[in-house]
Amino acid sequence: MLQLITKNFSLHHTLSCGQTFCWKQLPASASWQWQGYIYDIPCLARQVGNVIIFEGSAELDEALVRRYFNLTPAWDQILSSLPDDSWLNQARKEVAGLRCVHEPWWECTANFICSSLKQIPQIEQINQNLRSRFGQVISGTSFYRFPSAETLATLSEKDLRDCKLGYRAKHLFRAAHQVSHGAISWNSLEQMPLQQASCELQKLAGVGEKVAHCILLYAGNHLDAFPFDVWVFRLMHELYYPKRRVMPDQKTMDRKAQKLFGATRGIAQHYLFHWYRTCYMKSR
DNA sequence: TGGCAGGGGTTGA
DNA sequence: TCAACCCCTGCC
Repeated sequence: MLQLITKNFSLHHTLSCGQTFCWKQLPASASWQWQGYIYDIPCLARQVGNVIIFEGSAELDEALVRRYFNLTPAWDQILSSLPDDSWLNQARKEVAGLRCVHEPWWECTANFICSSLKQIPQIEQINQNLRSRFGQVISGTSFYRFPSAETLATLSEKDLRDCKLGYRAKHLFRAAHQVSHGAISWNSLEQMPLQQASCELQKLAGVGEKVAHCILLYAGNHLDAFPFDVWVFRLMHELYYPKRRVMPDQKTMDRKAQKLFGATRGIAQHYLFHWYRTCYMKSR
């Protein structure tokens, strides 16, 4: 059993906001709140006040948990110096404790390739299907690792379709081939400027600009990545261009986001996105 | 119970 | 620029 004292952290907001797809919320009657994986180590988790508690194998130590949930002094510093914007301030108050996680590159890439026109529960189902059908069993447990690109590249497109990927099977299959043949150097992506890293990722099948920015934000520590999906278009239009009847184009909104939120606009997007969907829309 | 619309995007013409 | 791509969910 591993216990951590945290500040400004909500397990619930962080795991339910649609950035990671390998966690399952357990029923209220259960003694644990969440079941999932931290870097392919299966674990159970719950939060009581500012204490988070994990049950997992001996490999699961505090350093891994802090890395996965970005529970570091550097992140505390970033969070306390986000720009002073009234909507962002409201979001930070109402979904307090939300954090970006730090996902493994390949799993994050595969998840977001599967995410197009899919809702969060469906992406979670796909993640689970890929693990249980093609992942290595984790010894001593009934859980499975996320299958590597090399493993997925040995399968057929039909195998992937059977995991409920639909037309995305072709994209994931091709991307797995590309990655297993060294098309992407993951480590160098973190050092590249955002635009260059995004272009690099878009060489993979099924990865467009939106998916590339998600991968860079949730796996690559690019806090300036700003994924534009339909929800971000909606919230930017409604909150920041309330008088415009016609939605501004992406370039205009991207410039606005840069001006408002600067180099940490990815975190601002992360808060606004989750808050807009779970609080703002429901209160109207 | 069944039909229908719509959903967190990318591709290829 | 736009149709096509799968399939699940919610709604009627």
